[in-house]
Amino acid sequence: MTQTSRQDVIDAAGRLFAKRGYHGTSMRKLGKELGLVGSSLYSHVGSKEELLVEVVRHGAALFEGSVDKARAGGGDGASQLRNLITGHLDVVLDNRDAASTYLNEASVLDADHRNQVRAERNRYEQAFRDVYDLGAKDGSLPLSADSKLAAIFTLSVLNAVPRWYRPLGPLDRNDLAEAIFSFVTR
Amino acid sequence: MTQTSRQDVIDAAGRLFAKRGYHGTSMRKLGKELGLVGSSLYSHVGSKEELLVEVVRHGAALFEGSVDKARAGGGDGASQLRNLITGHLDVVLDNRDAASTYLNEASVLDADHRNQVRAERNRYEQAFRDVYDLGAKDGSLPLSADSKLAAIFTLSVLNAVPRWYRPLGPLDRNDLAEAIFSFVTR
DNA sequence: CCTACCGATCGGTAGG
DNA sequence: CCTACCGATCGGTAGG
Repeated sequence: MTQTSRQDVIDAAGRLFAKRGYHGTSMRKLGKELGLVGSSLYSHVGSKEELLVEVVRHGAALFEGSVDKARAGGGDGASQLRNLITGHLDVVLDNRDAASTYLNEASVLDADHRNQVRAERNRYEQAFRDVYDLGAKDGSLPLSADSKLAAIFTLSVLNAVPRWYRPLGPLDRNDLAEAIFSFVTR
Repeated sequence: MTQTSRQDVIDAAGRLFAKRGYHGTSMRKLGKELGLVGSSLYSHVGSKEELLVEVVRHGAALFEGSVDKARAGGGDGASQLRNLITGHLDVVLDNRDAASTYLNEASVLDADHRNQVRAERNRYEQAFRDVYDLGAKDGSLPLSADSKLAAIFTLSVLNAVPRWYRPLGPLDRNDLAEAIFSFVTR
């Protein structure tokens, strides 16, 4: 790499925030990750906090894009749920750092950005809930006692994936999606 | 409180580690939480790291106690799974701070303690897996395609509970246990 | 349990 | 993008 871009800095920040946490990452360590001295980062970014905002924003956008695509695809409740699940797995496995930072480090943000994340998560959860309701109505999914709980439990399973799943090994991404789908609908 | 005990310090550390994370908690803030100056904590504890070790050890012991009790209770697979679930919820809801620190901050530990936690978690997961296998054999649970995945997914749901569940509100602890049991076995 | 302090490290700025 | 630096804060110690 000949030059370092603002995006390079944000990506590296995502890597370290995901691995060590926001408070466990210093600007000097982040600089070292890029072959720079810490203070050089301030020509690309105004503050450490701004980096967290950018990484979290990126994570949020990825999840939002995924849910929009899944809902736009149409189909019955079961197939939309399947799309939500595979879309979520794609986000979480192709963008592990931004996704993990979004999921784990948002609590460090100031109240304003934290509330934005909370709202975004609620919309995301609502999409799962809507799809469970749709599937119950159209008969493609078993009726669950409470679609809100079904949504929370499904997201609990999905969000934990980066904590244990490693793409090598016997279980590939499609197997995993299928296993989750059948676990949450069976 | 007239005097501060070592246990008081560990408890307060659990509270702050759970809320702000290990790296987000300074010894001075921890002192303030107890009405002390930061340096006074060193008459109760050798280092900040030692506090994390103690909190995590406590969390691990609680989960271990819970699983031992559930397995000792006997019964068929379904009833042992029910006991594992209610036991886990009891730990996580009655000891939120130690449980959350155990679940979220163990990555900060040195390699040795981190490996201990990993081993303990594997044993814990294995207990869930064994119970799923037992239930499949004795007919009390539907056979799942893969008991290891069933264990991971169930623990994903359980471990996420402190992130969203608030004991006030319409859903009490028994409702929650029942909802989770039926979600993971239905 | 506090005061007084240590060296190290933190986020960030000035100036080039 | 680096050097040189700022005040603040960090984990921790000595001594009482």
